[in-house]
Amino acid sequence: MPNAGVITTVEDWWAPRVSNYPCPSHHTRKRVIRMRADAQKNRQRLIDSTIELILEVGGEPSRDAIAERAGVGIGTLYRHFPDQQSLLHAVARCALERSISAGESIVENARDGAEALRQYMHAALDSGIGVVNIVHPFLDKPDWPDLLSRAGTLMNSIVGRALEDGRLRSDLTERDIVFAMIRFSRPLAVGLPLEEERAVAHRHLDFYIDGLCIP
Amino acid sequence: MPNAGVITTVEDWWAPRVSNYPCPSHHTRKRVIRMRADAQKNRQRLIDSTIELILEVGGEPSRDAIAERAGVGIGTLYRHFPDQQSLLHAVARCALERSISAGESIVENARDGAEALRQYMHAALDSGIGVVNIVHPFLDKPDWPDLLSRAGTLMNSIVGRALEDGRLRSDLTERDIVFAMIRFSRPLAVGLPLEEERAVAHRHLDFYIDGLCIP
DNA sequence: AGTAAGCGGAGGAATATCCTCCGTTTGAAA
DNA sequence: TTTCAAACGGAGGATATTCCTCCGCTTACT
Repeated sequence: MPNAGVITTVEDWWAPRVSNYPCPSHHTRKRVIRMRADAQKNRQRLIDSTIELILEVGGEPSRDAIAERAGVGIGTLYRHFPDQQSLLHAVARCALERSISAGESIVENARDGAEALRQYMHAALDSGIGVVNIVHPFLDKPDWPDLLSRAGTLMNSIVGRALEDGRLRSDLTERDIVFAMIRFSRPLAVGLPLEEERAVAHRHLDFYIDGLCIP
Repeated sequence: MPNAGVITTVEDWWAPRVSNYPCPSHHTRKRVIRMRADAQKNRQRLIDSTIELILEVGGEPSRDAIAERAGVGIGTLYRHFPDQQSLLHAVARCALERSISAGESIVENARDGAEALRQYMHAALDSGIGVVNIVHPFLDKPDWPDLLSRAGTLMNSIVGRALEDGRLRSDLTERDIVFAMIRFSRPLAVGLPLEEERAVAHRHLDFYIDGLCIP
């Protein structure tokens, strides 16, 4: 979360306020404004809690559950995210942002393609990439030209490079990577403690990636 | 479903009836009795629909949804399964039974351990083994000594034999197999048509199993 | 043809979820 | 320190969902 807490557009700044409170005209051009510290913290907590719950339960959690997990009142949730869409958008962006950023720095540093692929998949798993998929059907017009193009080039470069190296089975597609990350993000619904669940996911993801390599 | 339709115990025979209808005393010893044909068919349909829905949605479906999918009235569901427990038990047993039977015949015929393991995992996936895990937390006292012991010996013989053959990585455990079958049973929540979803699951299961083999 | 087993599904009860409203608390500018 | 708008909490009514009984009708079997 680069630049956390500093809100740089009127839109972002205004979002948390109640919707019937008119945005005064002197805010129509960009300004750097800081939310109140507690508001910042609560906003991020709400996003993080939502991500956690989605990944734990494997579906959309109730608003009440989100607020409780975040340790804030239900009113606070509705102040920051007046409707479902705004919350889902924030949540998806956050997870996407995290995994893309992680991926970009991995691409720079990894020594070969297969290694980059492996590191990226584990990093994306930890970044909560799984929520994007779960949230997606409920998201209208997720137009994030910036993120989506970054994600596209990232996937291209990672998978492409790994295939070029010749270490991966040649029938592999990007779908196999994307779907796998989704699959390994999903809870087992087996009542494992969270830490163990994550450990198993990473272990099995490793097996899976081994299986992607040429025998 | 061996012996489908022939009910051999008073318990099973009596189950579908409304609960406040007293079981007459002349039924207290075992008899071979046949349910009415339509009742048989509906009962099995209800079980199958429940399995399908659980696997599609990844959680417990509502009673209404089950009845609708089965093409019967809600009253019929409650006649056959007066409470949640009886339905869940029947569903879990059915899926477990199917995969164990499939596994047993695979063990007999497969030529080597790794091959048996692979065939079994695919068969269990198709048998709906995934529901057992999802249903399990809601099941009190699932005491099926028969099934559980059969399942135990089956797993032992499959994994044991595969390990003996030396084709699998030596740190592999039964947990890795069981959890994998659960994982590949879960829906991707990506809105794929059902057939495609199943195809992807099998494809990725194959990758995973490749990853279990020694490089 | 007779009859009890079995069926359907309307609809009230119980539950879960949503989301507004308003009195209270608090961060931060002066 | 004071001041006050921003931010907070959470009770509680509105809505949506799910549960499950009840009873008149249908049908498989003898």
